[in-house]
Amino acid sequence: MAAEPTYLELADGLAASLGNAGERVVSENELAERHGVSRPTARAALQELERRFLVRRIRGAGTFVSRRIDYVISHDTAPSASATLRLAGAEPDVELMSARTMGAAADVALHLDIERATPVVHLQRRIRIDGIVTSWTSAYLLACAVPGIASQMRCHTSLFQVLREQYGIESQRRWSRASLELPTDTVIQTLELEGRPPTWLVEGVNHDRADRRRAIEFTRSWMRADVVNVVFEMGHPPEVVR
Amino acid sequence: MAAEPTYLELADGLAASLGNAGERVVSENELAERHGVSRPTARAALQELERRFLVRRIRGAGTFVSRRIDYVISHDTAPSASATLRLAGAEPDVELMSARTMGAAADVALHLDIERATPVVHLQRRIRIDGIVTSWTSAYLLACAVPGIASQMRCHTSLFQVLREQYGIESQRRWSRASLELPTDTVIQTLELEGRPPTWLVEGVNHDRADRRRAIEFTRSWMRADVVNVVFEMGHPPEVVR
DNA sequence: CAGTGGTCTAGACCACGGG
DNA sequence: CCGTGGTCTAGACCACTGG
Repeated sequence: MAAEPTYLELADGLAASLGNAGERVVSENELAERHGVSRPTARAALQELERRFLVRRIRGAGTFVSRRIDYVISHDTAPSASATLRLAGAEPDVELMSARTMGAAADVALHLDIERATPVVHLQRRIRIDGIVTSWTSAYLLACAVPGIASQMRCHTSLFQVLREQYGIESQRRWSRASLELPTDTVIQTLELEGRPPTWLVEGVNHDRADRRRAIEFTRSWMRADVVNVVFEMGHPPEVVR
Repeated sequence: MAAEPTYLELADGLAASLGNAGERVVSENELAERHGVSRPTARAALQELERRFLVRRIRGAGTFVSRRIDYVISHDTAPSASATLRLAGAEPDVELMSARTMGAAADVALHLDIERATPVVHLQRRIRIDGIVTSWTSAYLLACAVPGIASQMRCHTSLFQVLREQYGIESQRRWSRASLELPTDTVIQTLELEGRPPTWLVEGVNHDRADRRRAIEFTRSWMRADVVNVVFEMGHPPEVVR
């Protein structure tokens, strides 16, 4: 016999009977009572489900089925966070945190292949999904290529769309990198994280489809791993069966 | 005041004073005694470090500082697990689990762009790092391109190397995909996982550099997220400062 | 064998959310 | 206000590792 621990038995049982996203899951007390175990054991089962990204727990409210969103990064998908999230069926809520022009720092200059201190526009945005802060993005754009973009961003949400419609720039991925990292204190504050859970770090450089030699934009995003599953795809996928 | 929970204070304190990989960390009892807290609280602190992939805990032995290996997937890195791991400073220990010829199933046929039931060689391998089963890979190779490879693999460890040295095939990534998924029961058994922790799923199709039209190999790997950090890179990285 | 981490109990108080 | 999950205590037994 496997003789699995009680809390894992409970977790597996619950996992198999989870409802649709957003639905409520039994409380710790109810689970404990129903199965004749102590509250810590029932609690361990629910925490196990949270570690598996299957539920979200909110103090004072309860435990709820969560949906984890596939955030697909590939050559074929547009370099637009809101579009990528919408593609996965989510309703992203974009908040512009700051927009200002500054001289490029060393890392930004390196990625954009420009001299240090070249003017760049720094946009900071946060995206909420179902009220949860899901991503925090710093975008650095070549200032000379996007004059007045700061004011544009104040009345639009999608940077990708503004670039296309206001500046005629068809943004396209030149380079991109994703990994699961330990968040810094700033990230923890901005994403309103508890503890210090491994978090996606996604960086990328984009250029205009019409002028591939010049990099236009460098972005650095942190994304909650419990809300989003980053799926990274490289090269051309096999033909899907039709 | 932040009024952080005791166990997080303890975790942060320990995290800041961790030694080199492999070194021992204080035991639960010692931590509890030293800080005048209960064992469950001390335990929670150590478990928090485990969730951050900073330590590994072994029943009966203790808690040890772990190093997490960057597994870099990019166009520039060779499609070889052992080479990728060695590049990161690890010493992979490859075990050939099975090698047999079979007819291609639907998914394999799709990825290799061949008819179903076309003969393919199925290689199953496991890689251990520091004694821990880190990855489990199923590789499907076009049988006609690699005659007798099963016996070759019994005396060599690197498939990439065998393809190059025995068959003159310079394996190169055509398509690749990585994400963090919930492991199936089979994966849990094979990787000797406890619980059902999110695990890397990496799939890829490779071809010969000399004949890019024909796919040679389809691989599907599961890798422990606590041992390996998959870093996925697409396109050409910016020039490194020299 | 002693010490480790893994599991479990039966309580307690708290901060928070919603009715 | 009550119920929720978050934290914490003080015990207990077990399986396992190592000397």
